[in-house]
Amino acid sequence: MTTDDGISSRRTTIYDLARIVGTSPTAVSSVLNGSWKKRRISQKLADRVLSAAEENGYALNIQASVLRREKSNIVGMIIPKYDNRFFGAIAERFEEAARAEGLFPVITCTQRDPDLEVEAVRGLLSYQVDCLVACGATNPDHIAELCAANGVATINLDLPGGRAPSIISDSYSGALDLTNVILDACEQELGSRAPLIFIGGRLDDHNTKERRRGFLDAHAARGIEVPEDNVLMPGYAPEKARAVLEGMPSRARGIFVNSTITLEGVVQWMQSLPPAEAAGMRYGSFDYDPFGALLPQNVGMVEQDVPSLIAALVARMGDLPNAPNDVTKVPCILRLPHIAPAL
Amino acid sequence: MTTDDGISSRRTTIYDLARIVGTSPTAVSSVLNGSWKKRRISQKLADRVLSAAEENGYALNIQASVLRREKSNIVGMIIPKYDNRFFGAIAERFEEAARAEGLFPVITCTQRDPDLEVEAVRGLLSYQVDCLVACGATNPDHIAELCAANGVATINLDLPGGRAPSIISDSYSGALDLTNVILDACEQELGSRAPLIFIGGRLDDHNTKERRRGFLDAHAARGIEVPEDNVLMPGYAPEKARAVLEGMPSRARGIFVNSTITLEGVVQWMQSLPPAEAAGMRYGSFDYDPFGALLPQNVGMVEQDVPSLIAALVARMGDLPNAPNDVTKVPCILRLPHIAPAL
DNA sequence: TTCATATGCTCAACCGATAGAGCATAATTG
DNA sequence: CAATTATGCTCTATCGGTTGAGCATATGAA
Repeated sequence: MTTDDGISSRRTTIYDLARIVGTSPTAVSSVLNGSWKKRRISQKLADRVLSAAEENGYALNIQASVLRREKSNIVGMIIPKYDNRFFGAIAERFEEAARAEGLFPVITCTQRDPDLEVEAVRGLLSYQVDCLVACGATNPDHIAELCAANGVATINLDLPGGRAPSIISDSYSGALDLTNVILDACEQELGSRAPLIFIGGRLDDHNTKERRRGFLDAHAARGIEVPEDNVLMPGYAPEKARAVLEGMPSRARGIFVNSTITLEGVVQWMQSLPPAEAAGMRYGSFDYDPFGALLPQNVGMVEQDVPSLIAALVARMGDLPNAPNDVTKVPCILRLPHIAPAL
Repeated sequence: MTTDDGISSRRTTIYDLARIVGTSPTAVSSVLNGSWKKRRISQKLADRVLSAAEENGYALNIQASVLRREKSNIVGMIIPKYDNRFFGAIAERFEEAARAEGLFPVITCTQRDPDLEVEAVRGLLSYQVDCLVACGATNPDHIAELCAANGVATINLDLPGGRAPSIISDSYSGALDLTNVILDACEQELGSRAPLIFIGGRLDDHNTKERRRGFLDAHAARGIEVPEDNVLMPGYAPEKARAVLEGMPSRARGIFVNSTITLEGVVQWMQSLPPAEAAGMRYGSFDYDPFGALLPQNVGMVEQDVPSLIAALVARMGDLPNAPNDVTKVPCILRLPHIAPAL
């Protein structure tokens, strides 16, 4: 089927193969999709069909196949960004897990833009996805409604919603642990029992809320009072974090950073300080980054357990669409520096 | 069309809308896909169809649409990993650019596994992609052949191939610049004119080859001879880099790191050294990472210009399938530390 | 008034794969 | 040897949207 220029005039179909082998399109189809034993096709014919398919570079037309079938075996995911380790890992593991289940994953990145999110969901719905995963969505419930209107079940990942099952990290416990690590470091290495700074995120964001709660509770357990303006939530952007830190009366010794994105701003700010002052500071951050972990004042990072999150997700996809709209919390992993920072 | 449980019994089709509005499926279809003016449908009918579609939460069935049309408007991309800044940015920008062109992007991650690559390509071919982008593929020519057999044009990104147009970074010039930056830093800050260490990658990899060439030429231009065992290419993995550095007679002052993945191992190794020794070293790396850039001994990073790469890619997609199989080289951006490292 | 053109819409075929029903022929059973 | 069952395959309708052809009716020109 290949012309001189290397581009075939037309894609090979089951009708082509049927003509080549001398059989019916039905037989070809059933051989290629594996239902041939059930349809009592002989081994001999199956072999001939398979080798013809091989020789002619046959590739299934998913559109036609899905159109006819009731299930598409396509699972969709929307994800805010690809540009940090957490979401990158989520995307990779999700694809891997979906393929292992015999499903086709289709992931779309939405740039945290609510309009793009809706557009992306519509796009995925047109693909007849069997199920849609809303990862870190700004408005999971709206997405769940959109999907429900089209008979598609959804699962929320990373950020919870009320209209679909949710799989999220246990931000509260992770934040509690991280806060304790930073407080310990400040006390032991710097001799300071001052309350920490919390920086990054937005209060309308569930994860930020939970991490703030863990942050405050860890202080409370030690009887350390946290002044209200120690909690800074100017969003996640590095520049915002840097700006807000620069405008602060510099009394911080320890900092709880709410994301690796924010951490970029924090570290930029620290590097702009006199070295001696920077050396007298410690921080930890929620979300792990291998280079972030190696920066001098870092005393710990909380890594979200992506393999477990995806495992929980896949388990849940099994009992859709009748799964309850509950929230599954997956514990985080506290990553401490292997090597004492050389300051 | 929605039942009590929030899951509609059946998705709304153009036939449903036609019945509701009291017109033909053809009219509905043409209104919804924008061809209604050409088909002389009245504004009045168009309005009625559109509001019925809105009310009933109609979503196009792409499978049916693509099946009938000649072009799918779907563009596929395979990409090795999502877990570093470069590929993350490629994926994000590609999606953005494709959408801006009215195309639907589908990206699949192949884990640098040649078998997975082929499987992924087959998967994308079944989606009837109009065009496939092979990003960082282990065997671009095999992929191009697979696609050609199905009448699908391909473009190589990041790594070149001979059977399709290629868009790649100018690794040679980038490496030349980076080597000069590191050599300058070693001379000015450490007073050393010793040849640098090159670490990471594989010699069968085009980019590694080019970067090594730039590395050697920069030395040659200064009359510095590079001993053969200064060039270490144990792959990209951090552990491998660390292992090979640990086994080295410690005479390195300056290091050229071939990727941010490798850089992780280099930095781990440096942190395991006595602080004084580590302080006497400098390195630069190919590929940019915001945290990597902030590490103390870093003197520069070469960032691949992702927006330009994607712009070149999109331009090329326009003249497929008749584009020549040439190689477009996009200059890299040299990123120097803003702030002098405080050592 | 008559022919030509424009307007507004519908019909039927089709894209490729699939599932149910059906139909020969061969093998087995009583 | 007739009746039953198994084997191996084909026919046809179908999924939902798109496209070229076609067919009324309305409008304008001669």
